[in-house]
Amino acid sequence: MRLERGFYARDPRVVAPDLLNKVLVAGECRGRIVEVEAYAGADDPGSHGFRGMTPRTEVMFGPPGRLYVYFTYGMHWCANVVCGVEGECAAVLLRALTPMDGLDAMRERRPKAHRDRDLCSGPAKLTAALGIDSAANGADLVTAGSGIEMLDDGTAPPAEPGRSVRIGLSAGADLPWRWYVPGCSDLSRPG
DNA sequence: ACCGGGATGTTCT
DNA sequence: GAACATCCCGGTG
Repeated sequence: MRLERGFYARDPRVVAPDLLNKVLVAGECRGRIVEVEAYAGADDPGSHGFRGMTPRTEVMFGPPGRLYVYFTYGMHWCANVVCGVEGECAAVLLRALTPMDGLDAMRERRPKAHRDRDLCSGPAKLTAALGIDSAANGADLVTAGSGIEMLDDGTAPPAEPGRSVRIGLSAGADLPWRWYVPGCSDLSRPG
């Protein structure tokens, strides 16, 4: 079943581990979430919203359950799920998926991925594989009008998720706000 | 396996 | 003008 608004309306550091093993759907493609990071606005120098709202980060401050998609390094898109309550800046970055359905479409969009485990094993890889870009910024996962949604297929999050510092940051690099499915072979780096 | 560098352009100082 | 929540390729061991 599709996740409801209330699922997202919590602290991103609570939502993040709870998102592990949920299913992201975008069009014909599906993937199981195996790696995430939390970004908590005012408390978090690593967050895009740390210095207040800008045109880019407006969606992060809005209602929970929407997608915040941003462009980085001149060529990549990354997707977050907005959390907390409206007016707060909080989100969870989706960092890796295990491909489930639509693998042919993913392989077409990621011709450089040699193995299926490389299709979605990174934040910009998974957006490319699923065809997520600026058109999906602000998409509501709860009403799913854009064709993007989040499902609970009955698979519980890991009882003891792996945890580490976040990847690729300079500010806020010491905060242990990355969670992953231990032992999973589809992570952005070995757990 | 590990490491170094290039691609590419938006955002904010 | 610098930084950037990245990825890929080619070098070396």
